[in-house]
Amino acid sequence: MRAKKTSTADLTVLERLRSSGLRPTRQRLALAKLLFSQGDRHVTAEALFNEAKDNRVDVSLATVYNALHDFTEKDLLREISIDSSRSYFDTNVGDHYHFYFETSGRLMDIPAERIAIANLPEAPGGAEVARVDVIIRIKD
Amino acid sequence: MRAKKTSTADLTVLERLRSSGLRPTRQRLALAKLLFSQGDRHVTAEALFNEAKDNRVDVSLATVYNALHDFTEKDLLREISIDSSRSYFDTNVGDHYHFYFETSGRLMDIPAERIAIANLPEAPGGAEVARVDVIIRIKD
DNA sequence: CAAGCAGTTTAGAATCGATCTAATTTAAGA
DNA sequence: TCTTAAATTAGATCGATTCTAAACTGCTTG
Repeated sequence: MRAKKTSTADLTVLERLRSSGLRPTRQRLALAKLLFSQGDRHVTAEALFNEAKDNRVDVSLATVYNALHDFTEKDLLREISIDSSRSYFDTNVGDHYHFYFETSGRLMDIPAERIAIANLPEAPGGAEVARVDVIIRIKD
Repeated sequence: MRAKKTSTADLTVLERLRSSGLRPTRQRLALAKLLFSQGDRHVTAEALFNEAKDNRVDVSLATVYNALHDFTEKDLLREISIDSSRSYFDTNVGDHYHFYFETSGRLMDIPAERIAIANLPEAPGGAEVARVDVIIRIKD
């Protein structure tokens, strides 16, 4: 294979992987680049797999699942479950909520500041809150 | 088969089905009775199927799925998606939210009054809000 | 109250997203 | 360069759900 110059975008992504303790393999680098070089995104595993194919990134479906889970574990992604057959990975890992458009299946971020949640009951038994998910489902 | 007296509970359930426009078949009546005669419940299809078996209610798994979906469509149940492999049906169809206990997989209702959601942003394009789901995930 | 029929149930096959397996390849340190 | 643990892969498998097409049953009508 021909050597390829490392671009700036590659570097950023490479640093992100390294500082998360993930070995920057060819596949992870390529997938991370697709995920993190176009602003906030919501992708399914299947969609990312197809996007990779379209971009001549040769990865197996298993690797896409592995990478998505590895990234999620390292807080590079956040997983959003919409229904039993639809799971998205969100590149925005900050505090925020979602609109879900039922007919198009599209997801849209709602900044945390736009929703005020008050009186949040304490977890029974004083257990720790892992996360608060808010999904506003839109009939469209 | 021996004729059986129709109990009060059966009657209530029968009325519920009828007024929803669902034909009160033997299977639907039995499942509805299991679902609606013991307070608020959160069940999976599989769990209800097993519960039916334990109670000598002879129904197929397909029928359990059909009934759960029919009931959900008629607003007798509400479906809660926890993750891609876990979906619950909630007999409480009023306005409320949920605690989800990650290790036990248990779901607990939070009355709507216990959470104040302010500044709820309007749906883009003025579309109608179908529902607001709030799931507080507990690390336990 | 018999007949007809649309709606319902059923077993088992099929589907679908996701995960696993075991063999192969690769990144990275010695 | 060598070694090794980590990562990738194709394809098998899994588990939840849906589908299929045949049998059955509540309900209305004649």
